[in-house]
Amino acid sequence: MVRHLSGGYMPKIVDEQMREATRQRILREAASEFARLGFDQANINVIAEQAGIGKGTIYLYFENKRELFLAMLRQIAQSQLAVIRPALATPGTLQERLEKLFRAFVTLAQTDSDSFNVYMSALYGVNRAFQAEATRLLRDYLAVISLVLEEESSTSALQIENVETASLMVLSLTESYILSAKVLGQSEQRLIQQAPLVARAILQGIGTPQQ
Amino acid sequence: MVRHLSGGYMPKIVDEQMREATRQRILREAASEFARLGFDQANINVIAEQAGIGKGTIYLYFENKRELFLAMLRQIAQSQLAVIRPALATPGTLQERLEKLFRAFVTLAQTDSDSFNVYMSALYGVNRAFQAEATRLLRDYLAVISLVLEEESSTSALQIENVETASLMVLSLTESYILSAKVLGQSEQRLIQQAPLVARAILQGIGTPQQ
Amino acid sequence: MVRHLSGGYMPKIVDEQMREATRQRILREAASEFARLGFDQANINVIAEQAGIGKGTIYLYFENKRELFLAMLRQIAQSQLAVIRPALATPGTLQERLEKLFRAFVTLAQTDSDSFNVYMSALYGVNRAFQAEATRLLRDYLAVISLVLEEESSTSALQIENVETASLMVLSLTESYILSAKVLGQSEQRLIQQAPLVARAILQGIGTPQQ
Amino acid sequence: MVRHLSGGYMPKIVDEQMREATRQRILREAASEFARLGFDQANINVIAEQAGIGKGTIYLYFENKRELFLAMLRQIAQSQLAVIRPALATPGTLQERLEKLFRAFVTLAQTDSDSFNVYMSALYGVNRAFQAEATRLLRDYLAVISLVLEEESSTSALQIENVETASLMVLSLTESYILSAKVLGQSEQRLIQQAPLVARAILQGIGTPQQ
DNA sequence: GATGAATGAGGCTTCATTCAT
DNA sequence: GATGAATGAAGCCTCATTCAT
Repeated sequence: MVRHLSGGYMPKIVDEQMREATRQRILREAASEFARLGFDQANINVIAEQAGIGKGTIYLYFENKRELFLAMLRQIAQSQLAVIRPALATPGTLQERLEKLFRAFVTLAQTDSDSFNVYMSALYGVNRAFQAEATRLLRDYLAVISLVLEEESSTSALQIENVETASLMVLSLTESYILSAKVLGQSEQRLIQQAPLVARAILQGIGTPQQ
Repeated sequence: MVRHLSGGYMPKIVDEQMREATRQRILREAASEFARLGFDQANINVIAEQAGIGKGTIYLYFENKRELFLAMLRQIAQSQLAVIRPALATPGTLQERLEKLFRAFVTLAQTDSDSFNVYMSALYGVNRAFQAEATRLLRDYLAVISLVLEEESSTSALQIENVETASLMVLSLTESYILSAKVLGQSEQRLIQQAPLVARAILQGIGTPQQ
Repeated sequence: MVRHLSGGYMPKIVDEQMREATRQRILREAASEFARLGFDQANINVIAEQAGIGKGTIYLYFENKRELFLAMLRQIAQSQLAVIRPALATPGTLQERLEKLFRAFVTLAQTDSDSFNVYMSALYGVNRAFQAEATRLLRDYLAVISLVLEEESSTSALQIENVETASLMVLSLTESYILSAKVLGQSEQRLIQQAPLVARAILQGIGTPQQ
Repeated sequence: MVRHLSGGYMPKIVDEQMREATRQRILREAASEFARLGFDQANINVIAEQAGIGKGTIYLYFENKRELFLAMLRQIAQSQLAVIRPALATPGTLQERLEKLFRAFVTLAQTDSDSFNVYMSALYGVNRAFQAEATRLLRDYLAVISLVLEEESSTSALQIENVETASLMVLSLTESYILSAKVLGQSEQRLIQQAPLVARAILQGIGTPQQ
């Protein structure tokens, strides 16, 4: 038996890394299952198997199925925001930034399709059990967009009457357009090409009436 | 199935009416339950009770829970289309018609909130078991809108590059805007007031760049 | 298909009888299982099987395992009281009546051994979840005995200082003596023979000190 | 197992003491948990925590939950006997000794309430898994009492027909009276006051009829 | 020896569905 | 046709036990 000089404390960091890795694996598989079947049909057992751990182990990482779902939801929001923020923070005209936002979402919907679906489902699905949390996350998204619009509104000629409403329009059109297109089976490539079109629609939509 | 027009047993027509009435009652209560709890959490037993019939009776009208859900979905689509079509068919400018469409959806979301929620959930929810059917219904909606846009495109000055894309934009912005507003707790009144704004956004978005 | 003249109401009585019979069968098998293994180790599944019904059927009769246990407990108390009351109501000296009480308990412990064990266990076991209910039942027993002692105390020469204490002594000695004897494997016959001895012990114990 | 009396590694005796101390700590906490929740609901993990050791460590001291329970039971019996023996060995009349026995049990039930409850539960509870061991312990108690009664029977005027029966009566009345009183919420003080009454009841009960 | 993360058997309960009446 | 009692598959979760460190 090997004894490390630093006693029982040394493996702490390794353990912590292991633990975090397992946690991430669970969250990833959970997203996959929840995206495939929805909260109720998703099977904890299957998630555990997919994650390569025992059934009971999940409960060492998450209190119960519901908490696992919420944790997954928060993580999705976090990682999506991590993509959205830089997209909007890019220098350039608002049109360009909205295009970039749109493309960022398209990419998210493509590369992390499970997450995208789960998030949309939590937000627009009927399972009220998660609507409170989903709404909270929605507000986070809106806050990021609002920030850009306010900045734009104060520095450029664009007049935005109601930033909150405008932000909601930006987000809802962007997301729902992508979602609908996905449902209809449109390719990512085609979606990307529509970025300028959609961005312009949004831009013109949120501005003050010209006449 | 043979129908004796002058059968001496019982007036078939009354039976048929009764049967249809019961079917409708089941569908209505199903929408209420499914909207409240989602497909999985909804309870067949409760639906039967609400509809004032026995638990087993539902199975005389629908093969199983899934088929009941799908039938309900189709009926919702049908009754929503019955509201959308006239809204779009109204004479007037496209802007006016889109405003009307938007208001029609707001009203639907308000007066038949259950149906609206269930439909949105089926469309954007993750339960892939119903996505095929939801997609089919989505195409029906788009077809109605496309018809108007094509007609407009040929008779007015408005140039629409891609009717399918434009239709999708019309529908997705309209619906998702309402849905997001609902999630954020905005009142119906406020939504109605935003009709011109949203309609203009859509209109400008789908048209060819003016300059 | 047979149609009864009195419509759907006729089978009511038969159904009610059937239902009650099933309920009793469940309670009997529950007593057997609970007596054999205790509340926690007892298996609802096994009880259902023993009762010749499906696993889920138990839940049509009892809300959950705990309620089944409590219902069983109450029924045991009821049927034990039905034996105890006449034993104590018998005319004769108090000594004779206490002997009869003792013999009645011996018989109960013999013929309905499961019930006797379960009741004792609920009363003296550590499972606090049922102690409140068990205590309530204990009070019922004591009330029956107290009645006799009070009557005796007023009509005979026997002076009983504290009826409640005396009743508790009557019950606890009777029951615990039988229980201990059972644990030690003594025969019913031998126990019955000890009736006069135990009765006398009780009688002399509860009377006022002679000197 | 070889013990090096002069081993240079570590003072074995200290180790042995540590080990025994830990064992005792586990047994004490086990009694607390088992008394609080019963065998099945008691949680090994909680016992370990309370004892200030790791979950797995318990298994270095006891083979499994069942063996831990039995070891605890034996220890309780041992320490109770250590109280009972001197109470009965006290010089004085049998009445006085029985009073002392009663008071000793009352004190046990008060100061070591957990142990008392667990022991009673094992004895009178339904979990047959432990009845064999509980019975063995019961016999130990009876042996101690029998010894006194036999001695008394041969040296004094008291005639005891059947020592075994009498012993059982002594023990069962003493214990069950206390237990019932506890269930009914009577105070320790009141119980102590009843010592002479109970002792006399026992004494008169086990002796041959005087007249 | 001590630890606690990991395991998976086991059990209560729900509820869609069946079917005798 | 209508009913609802009965069914049993299915799934979340707990917790005693193991074992690598």
